Amino acid sequence: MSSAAPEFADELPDDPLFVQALGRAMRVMEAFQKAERPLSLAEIAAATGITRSAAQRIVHTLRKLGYLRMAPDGRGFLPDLAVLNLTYDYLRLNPLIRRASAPLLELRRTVRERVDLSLFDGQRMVYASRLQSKREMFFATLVGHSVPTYCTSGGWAVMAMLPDDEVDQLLAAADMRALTPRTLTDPDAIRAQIALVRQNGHALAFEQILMGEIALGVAIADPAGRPVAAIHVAASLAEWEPEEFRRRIAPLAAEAALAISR
Amino acid sequence: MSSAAPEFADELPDDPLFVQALGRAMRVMEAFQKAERPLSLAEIAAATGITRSAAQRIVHTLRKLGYLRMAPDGRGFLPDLAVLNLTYDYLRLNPLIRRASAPLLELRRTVRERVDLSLFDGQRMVYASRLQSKREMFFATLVGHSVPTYCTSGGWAVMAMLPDDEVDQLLAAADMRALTPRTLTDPDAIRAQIALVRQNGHALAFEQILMGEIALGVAIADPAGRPVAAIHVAASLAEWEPEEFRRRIAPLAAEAALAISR
DNA sequence: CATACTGTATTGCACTCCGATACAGGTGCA
DNA sequence: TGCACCTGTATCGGAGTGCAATACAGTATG
Repeated sequence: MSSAAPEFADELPDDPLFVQALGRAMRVMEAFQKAERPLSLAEIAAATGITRSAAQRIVHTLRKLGYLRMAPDGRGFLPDLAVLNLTYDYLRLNPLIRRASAPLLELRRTVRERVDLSLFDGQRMVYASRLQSKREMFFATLVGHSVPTYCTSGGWAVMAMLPDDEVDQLLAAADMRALTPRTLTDPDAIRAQIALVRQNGHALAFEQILMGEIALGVAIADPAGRPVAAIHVAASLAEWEPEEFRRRIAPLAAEAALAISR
Repeated sequence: MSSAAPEFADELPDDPLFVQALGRAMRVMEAFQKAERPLSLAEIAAATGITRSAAQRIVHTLRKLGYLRMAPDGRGFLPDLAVLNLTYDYLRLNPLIRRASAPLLELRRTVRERVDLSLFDGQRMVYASRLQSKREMFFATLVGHSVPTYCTSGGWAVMAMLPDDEVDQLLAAADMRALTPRTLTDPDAIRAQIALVRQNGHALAFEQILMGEIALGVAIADPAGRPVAAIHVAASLAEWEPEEFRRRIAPLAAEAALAISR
C-alpha cells in the first residue's frame, strides 16, 4: 500500500456530473459492510478516506434522514430503518423479481424445499428472495445476504452462460476460501462444474456452503442472453439421494427459470 | 397548496451541518416509494422538487455507485442492486434483530404458522423478518414491506405501550382507509383494542389486512420501556378457532417477545 | 412532419461543502 | 488522582463543487 495512487477515488477523473458529496455519503453507508459493530466517526473517516469533519456532516445528514442512528450506548453509529424502505422499492419495482414471484411460489409448492432467488453481482450472488422450508439458520435467511459466485450452484449456473474469458476473469479475481471441507477452490475444478452445467442445463453443488446441504441451481438470462440471476433449490443430504434430487428437482427448477426469463 | 411555504425543505433552517446534495439524493431514492414503474428525470425532478439538472447529476452519481440503473427499455430509472447490500448491513448489525433471531426461529418451530418481526416507524410497521408457513402472497412477504400501525395486531400492541397522548397524536395523523370490510378505522374502536392489549398483554386482529386472516401481536420494548417492534403470528381463520388460537399462541409469542426485549 | 418527451453534455457563477480547529463529556490507564 | 485519548458536537473562512440554464441527439406520439 505504499503506492502513490489514491486509495479512494472521490470520482473518476473528469466526471463533471459526479456529485462528490453523494459519493462520499454512499461510501459511508458501505463502510458498514466490513463492520461487526457500530462505527465511530473516526472509524468511518478512516474506512472511507474522508476527514472526520466530512464524516461528521454526512453522518449528521444521514441521521436526520433516518438512514443512520446512534448505537444504543451512544458510542458509534449504525444503519437505520429508512434503509428498509429502499429495499422494498427495489424488490417491488425490479422487473425480474416481479416476474419471478409466481414461478417461485409454484416451485416452492411442488418441491417443498428451500427456494431462493439470487442476483448475479460479479463475485457475489445476492439473495433477493428466500422461501424457507423447515430448519433454517437466521442470518443466512436475510435478504441482501450474499455468497461467493465461485462456490454455489447458482454461481456455477450463471458462469456457464458467460463466455470463457469472462469466466476466467471472474475466477482469477476471486478471493477463494473454503467454506466447508468440500468447497471447490481450484479454478479447474470449478471450470469442470461449469462444463457440466453446459451439458445439463443446471448445476448441482454438494456441501459447498454448508455441510449436509445439496443445492441445485439454474440460471436466468435477460433478453440479450446474459445471465442476471439464478434459482436455487436447497435440501438436506440426509433426506435426499443425490441422483433422485437431481431427477426430481431439475426439470421443475428449469421450468421456473424459463418462465422468469421469458 | 397555495401557501408560500416551500414544499420541500432542503434542510431545516440554519442547520449548517446538513449536506444539501445528500438530502436531495435521498429524496431521489425515496421518490420511488410512490412509483409503480421507472421514473424519468423529469418525473424525479417533479417528485422531489429539484431541477432536472440536479436530478441528472444525482441520478448519474447513484448509477455509477450501483444504487440506480436504467430501466430495461432505456426509459427511466429504477433502484438497483447496491441497495440490497445496505439492507443486509442494517439487518445484520441491528441489535434487536440479532437478539430476535433465535427466539423467532424457536417460535416458528413451535407454532408452525407465519411469524413476522416488524419495526415501529410511526405510522407504519415495517417488516424486517418473515418466516413463512404455507400459502403466501409474494409481495406481502418482501422485506421492507410495511403496513399501517393503526390496523395491525403488532401496531395495536405497540400503541398499548405508548402514553395516551402519543396514541391520540398517532391516530389523529393517520390516513385511515379500510383494507378489508372489517378494518377498523374508527379511532375509538382502535382505542378499545389498545385497552384490551393493556389487559391481555397481546393484540388479536381479525381480518384487518386480509380477509380470512387472524393475527396475534406482542410488542417489544427497548431498555427504556419504549416500544420499538412487534412479533406477529398470523394464521388462517379456516384452520383456527379464534379463542383456541389465542390460548395456544399468546403465551409462546409473549415469551419470545420477552426474550428479545431482555 | 411537428411536438414533446426521452437521456446526455457543457459552462460560468455563487453558494455549499470543505477541513482545521476548538470544546465538552466519558473511559481507561498509570 | 490526573493525564491522555477517545467519544460526539460546534464554529468559521475560503475555495472548490455543485448549481441551474441551456443546448443537443434520438425516439415516440399525435
